[in-house]
Amino acid sequence: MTTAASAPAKPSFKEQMLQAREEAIVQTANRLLAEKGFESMTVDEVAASVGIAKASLYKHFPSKEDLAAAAMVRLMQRTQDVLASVQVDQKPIDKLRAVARWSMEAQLAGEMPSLPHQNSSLRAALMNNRGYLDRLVAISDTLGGWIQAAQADGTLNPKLPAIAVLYTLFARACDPVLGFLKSSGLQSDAEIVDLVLGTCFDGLASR
Amino acid sequence: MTTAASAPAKPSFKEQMLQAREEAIVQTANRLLAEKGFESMTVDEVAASVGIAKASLYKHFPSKEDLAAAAMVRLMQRTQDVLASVQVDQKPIDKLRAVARWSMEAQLAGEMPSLPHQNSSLRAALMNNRGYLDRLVAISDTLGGWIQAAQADGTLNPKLPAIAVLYTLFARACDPVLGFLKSSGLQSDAEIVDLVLGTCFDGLASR
DNA sequence: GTCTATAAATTGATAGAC
DNA sequence: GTCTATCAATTTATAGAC
Repeated sequence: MTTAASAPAKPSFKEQMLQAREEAIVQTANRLLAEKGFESMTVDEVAASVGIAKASLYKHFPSKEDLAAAAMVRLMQRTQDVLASVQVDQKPIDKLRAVARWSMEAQLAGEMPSLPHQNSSLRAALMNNRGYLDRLVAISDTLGGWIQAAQADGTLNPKLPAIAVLYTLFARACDPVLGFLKSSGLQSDAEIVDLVLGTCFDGLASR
Repeated sequence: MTTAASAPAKPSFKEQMLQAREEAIVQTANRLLAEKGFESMTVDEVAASVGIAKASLYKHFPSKEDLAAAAMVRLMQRTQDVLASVQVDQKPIDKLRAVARWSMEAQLAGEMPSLPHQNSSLRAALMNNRGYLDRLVAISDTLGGWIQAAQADGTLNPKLPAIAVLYTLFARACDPVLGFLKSSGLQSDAEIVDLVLGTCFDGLASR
């Protein structure tokens, strides 16, 4: 704040560099979280993958939990962006399908961290992270509205509690079936997504 | 082998005690694996929960991976027992439903370890464990037969690759949706199982 | 086989120079 | 802010007495 007073509109070159480095760190953390989970991911590994020293990383994030939480917040932001970009004129169930499809594509691309275990230290950190919780609530509200609308127009099973549908969509974003099928090598990524998306909405049984 | 020659039919009292202790260790490991996953489970914790010293545990199992693998083998055995006890006169799809139901009830009871991550040291140990692999193949064969029969009689969607159905059933055994719904406290265990089993076979969309 | 005590390795986090 | 070097705590695994 030593130069112009109207700082927030135009970040300095140094600030841009700082933010770009943080984005690189968080992106790497996100990838490793998706690849091996929070417990198996080491801070040394993140730092080495980014190409900086571990102590430098700790100047940006005070703990491993905070680093992982930043990656999860970034994921929530991206999810909100996806929700905002969904075609408004679609049927509600197709909006839900579109979001589920995106999440599955993201998982196949190695960008979808799996859900933290119930008593993980990461989960505790997330439950104390306002930025994460607010975004999670906002996402749940948007999806909840679509779910209710889809049940009202009869396309989504009205007998299911809306919260069960919501949780199912979250869970399918990290469905291990996608990785299993990919490693079997029998289908293309697009076919895998279609398969899992189909079984999610239409079930295993014949229609 | 110092007493009678026909040893295998009648284990001595000491051998029974030994096997009972090992069963207690493996059962505890199974519970902790389900509760916190392989990485977060510590050998100290298993030993303390069983009520023995850690060094004693290492007399039974040479490593943490071997201990966890023993728990997974035990799970495969229990699964084979369930497969063998399924009513033979049921329709194939109802056999599949029965197995899926059992796995979900086991998960709600805290007895179902989640699948190890792709590059986990546990996964590597399992892939080198003949007892585990053989049972996994046998289970897959049995389920695969039922899947093909259910597709042949038209009750299971014939357009789905059988391997996709098989992987889906494995994945639903550790579906995090069950735990989410349980912690929400809105449904009973039986209702949760019915819900998730229903969405698995019938999908989220209306029929 | 079970125990206490300890080794050996990993890893989250920090000190301090530049 | 970034680095090298190191600390401190955890955790897997083992030594050795009984």
